[in-house]
Amino acid sequence: MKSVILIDCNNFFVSCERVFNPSLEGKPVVVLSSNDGCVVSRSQEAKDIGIPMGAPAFQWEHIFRKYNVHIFSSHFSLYADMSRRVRETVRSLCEDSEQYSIDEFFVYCPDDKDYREWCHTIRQRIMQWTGIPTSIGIAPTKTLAKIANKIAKKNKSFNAIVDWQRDIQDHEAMLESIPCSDVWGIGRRYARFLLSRGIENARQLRDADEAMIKKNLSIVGLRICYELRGISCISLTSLQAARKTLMHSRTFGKMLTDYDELSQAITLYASFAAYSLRRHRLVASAITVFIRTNRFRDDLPQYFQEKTIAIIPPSHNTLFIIETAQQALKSIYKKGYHYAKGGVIFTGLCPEDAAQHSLFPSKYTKQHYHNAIKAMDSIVMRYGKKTLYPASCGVQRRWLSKAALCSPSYISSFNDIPICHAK
DNA sequence: TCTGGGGTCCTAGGACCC
DNA sequence: TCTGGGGTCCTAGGACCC
Repeated sequence: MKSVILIDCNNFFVSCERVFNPSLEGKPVVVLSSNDGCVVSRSQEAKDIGIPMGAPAFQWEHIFRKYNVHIFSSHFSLYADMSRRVRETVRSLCEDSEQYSIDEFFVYCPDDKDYREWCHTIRQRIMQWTGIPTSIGIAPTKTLAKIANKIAKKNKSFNAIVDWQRDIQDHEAMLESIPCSDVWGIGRRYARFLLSRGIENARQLRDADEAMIKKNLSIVGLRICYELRGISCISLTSLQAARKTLMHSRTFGKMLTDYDELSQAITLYASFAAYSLRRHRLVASAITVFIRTNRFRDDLPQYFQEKTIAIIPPSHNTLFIIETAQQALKSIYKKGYHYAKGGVIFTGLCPEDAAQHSLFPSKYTKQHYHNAIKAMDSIVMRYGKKTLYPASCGVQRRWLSKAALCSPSYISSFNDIPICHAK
C-alpha cells in the first residue's frame, strides 16, 4: 500500500513572527486577521490560556492584558515568503510533493516503507533552513494523514511524527475518539446533520450507509467515508492547477456612507487585484464588485449587493479595470447605508498569451496603454506601492484597514533587516 | 467603537441545441 | 385531444478548506 505524508507547519503565522523575534519563544502570541479583527493564529501558550481560533480581538482584550499576550497584525507578505522557503526545502528532499495551503504539504511515497527516519530528516531540515517547526502524519490516504497529523500535534509523546499504520495500535478506538467535525471535509453543517442521524464520530462515519451519505453530503462525503477506510479517493495533484478566481477585498477601517470614499476604496482594491493578475500573467474576462454593510450591527439597515460586468476583451490593464469597477459600483451603490466591506473578484481567468482577441478592440488594447502600465509596474516594483497609484484611489484614505501591530518587513525592506550584534 | 480574506468543488436548474 | 428526449453548457448557491 502506498503512503501519503502530510507536513504541517505548527502555528504558522506565529512561528513566522518568532523566527525574526526569538524573544517570543515560550510566550503567548497571537496573530490577528486583517483590520485587526479576529485571532487567526495562536502559539501553544495562547491556546493553553483558552483563546479560541477566530476570537474577536476586542472581546478578548482583558485576557490579552492579563496574560501579557503578544499581539501582531497579519503580515501576509512575510508569511507568503516563509511559505515559499518551506516549500523549497520540502522539494529539496521530496520528489513528489504538493502544496495544499500556505502551511501544509502533501508528499507521496511510492511504497509502504517505514518513513519515520526520513520524516525526522525532513522536520530537521525545515527547522534548520527556515526556523519553522512542523508536525507530520503518515497514512494510506490524505484524510487519515490529516488525522495522524492532528494526533502528532496533540500528543507530545509521539515526537511530532505519527504513522497511522505503525504507531496507532487500536484504529477502531482511535476513530471513535474523533468527533465527525474534526474530520477533514466535515464542516459545521455536515457535522450537525450527521449528529441528527446518530453519527457522532469518525468510526461511525466510516461505516455509515453509503446511499444516505451520497444523498446528503454529495460525492464529497462519500469520498471521505472511503478515505477513512483506507481507500484513497483524493489524489495527489503535483501539477499546480490553473487558478480560477482572484479576489481582493477588505473590511474598511471605518464604516463608509459617502460614495466618493467608497469609490476610492473599490478603485484601490481593483488596482491591487489588476496588479496581481499581471504578476500571475493572467487576464480576467469578468469583474464582480461587491459592497456590504456590517452584518453584526443589527441596529443598522443591512444591504449586500454585487454586480458582474464582462471585460471585453479579457484584460489586466489597471485603467480599463478600474473604469469597469467604478461602473459596477455605481450600479449597486445605495445612499443611506453604512458600508463596512467591499471588494472585487475576477473570474474567467486565462493566461495572458492565450486570451481571445476582440473583433472590436477597446482603446485600452492600444500599445501606449500597455507601455504606461509597464512603466507604472516597474516604478512600483522598485520604489514600493505608495509611490505611484491612480489618483482615483484617493490620497487621505481614512477608510484604510487597521494593521496597527504589524511586525517589521524583515525580508522585504532594507530599513527593516534584522541586525545581529556579536559580543 | 471593535467581529478576516482568499480560495475550491459540487449540485440543481435553466437555456439552448439537435 | 394530441405537444419528445437527451445532451451540454452556464450560473447561482451552498458546502467546505486554511
